Amino acid sequence: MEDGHQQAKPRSWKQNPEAVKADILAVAREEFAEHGLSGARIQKIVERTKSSKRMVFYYFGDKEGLYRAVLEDAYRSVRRQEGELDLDGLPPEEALLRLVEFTFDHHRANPEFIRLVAIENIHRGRHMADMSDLAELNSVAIATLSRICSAGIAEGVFRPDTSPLVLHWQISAMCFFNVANRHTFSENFGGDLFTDAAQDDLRSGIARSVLEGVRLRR
Amino acid sequence: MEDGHQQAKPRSWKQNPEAVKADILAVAREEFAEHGLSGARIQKIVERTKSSKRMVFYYFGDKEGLYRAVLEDAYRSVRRQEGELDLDGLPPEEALLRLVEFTFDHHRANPEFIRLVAIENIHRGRHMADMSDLAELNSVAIATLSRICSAGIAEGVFRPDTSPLVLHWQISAMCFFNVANRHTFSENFGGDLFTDAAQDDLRSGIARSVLEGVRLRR
DNA sequence: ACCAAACTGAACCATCCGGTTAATTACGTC
DNA sequence: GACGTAATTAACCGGATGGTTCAGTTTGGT
Repeated sequence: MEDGHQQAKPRSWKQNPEAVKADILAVAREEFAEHGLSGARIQKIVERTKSSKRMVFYYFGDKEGLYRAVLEDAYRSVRRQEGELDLDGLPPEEALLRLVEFTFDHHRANPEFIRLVAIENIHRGRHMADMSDLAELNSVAIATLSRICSAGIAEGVFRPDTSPLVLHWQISAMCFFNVANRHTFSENFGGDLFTDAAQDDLRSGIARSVLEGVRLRR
Repeated sequence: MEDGHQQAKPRSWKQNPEAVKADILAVAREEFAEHGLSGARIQKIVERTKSSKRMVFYYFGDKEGLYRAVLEDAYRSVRRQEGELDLDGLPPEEALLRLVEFTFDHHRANPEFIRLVAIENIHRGRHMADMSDLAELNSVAIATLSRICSAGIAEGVFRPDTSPLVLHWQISAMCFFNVANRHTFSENFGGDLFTDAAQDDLRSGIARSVLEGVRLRR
């Protein structure tokens, strides 16, 4: 016990900035999704990381920088998933049905992302201002719907004033609410709507409402 | 500068527990709605109050107690507003239309409440567990819709499997989303949908979708 | 061999925050 | 008007938190 000398801990490592950043980002995403911007603790994040607190500030500047990176990353990866959906060639009604089903399932499968978006809305979208390249990713979603609408209108099955943006809004609204508000809704009205069976019904219900809302009746 | 003696500051005041509580609650509601549970600062709340920090803990125990009181109070006052809507005697389709319009306008007019609910969902509804008497207030909302549904089904204008709870879910979803997610939605797709004119269209669109979703076609 | 960039680890700090202590004032009641 | 309790105030505290700095070591490319 005489030696205060710190032994030559090898502490060897590989240089891999991207992996370190990705590691931090992944853990931070969970923490922010769980506790929000102010509720998240940087300490808690680094504890679950192979990295250190020092590196967080080294790469992301400050807490908000990390949060912004998390948000941007989440948006990007989610939009990439969405982009993989291919509805071309389907009849418009069928395409719309599929889109609703996909969105519904997708949101259900990604509650973490939903929470991040909800949190960002609490912050009034303040941190999304400079995420420039999201615009193109978003336009893809609308473009798909635009094609569906045009086809539907041309075929005379959709109302001529059908708006892709409004359609997207309606679909998003219900699919988002289903995940984001399930807790208060359950607390208020019971959990009956959140069993697997009921969720299937809910999904068809959304599809029907959205579809019947734009259907042209002769 | 020789005297450390504190002069006899009169510091006179009136005893008025209810007013003090109400004062704190009102300010706290704004602060929590703005910054969330963890983001809210008790100090900031007290600064805008005629009261002191000590009183917050005196009356509400701790920060979470205050938050819970705020949430409960907000729910109660909002449900009271909703309860004033009277739709009895209207034909079912008309009643449903009115309910959608009312809910849409109501949510738009109460963004602070919407934010509180969104925040509580981030906390997974943890703080609503013991708000016992909300159940009855909620059941009122469903009861109204139940009557509308029964009438609609009886008259043969609604599908026989129409569920009041699902209807409420759909209406809530879109009206809630419209306020809660307007920031990220605007950031992603522009603010076109949030002008007064577009909001009117959106509102009719919701009404149409909801209505056509339950309408029985012969 | 050399150098910039990546990385480590621990100490440090100012600030802030929720919560508490202790004393003072108001007020109903007997 | 004395007394006890509830209401209210000012000052204070321990701990945690975001963020910084020091003092390096290791890696990998040239």
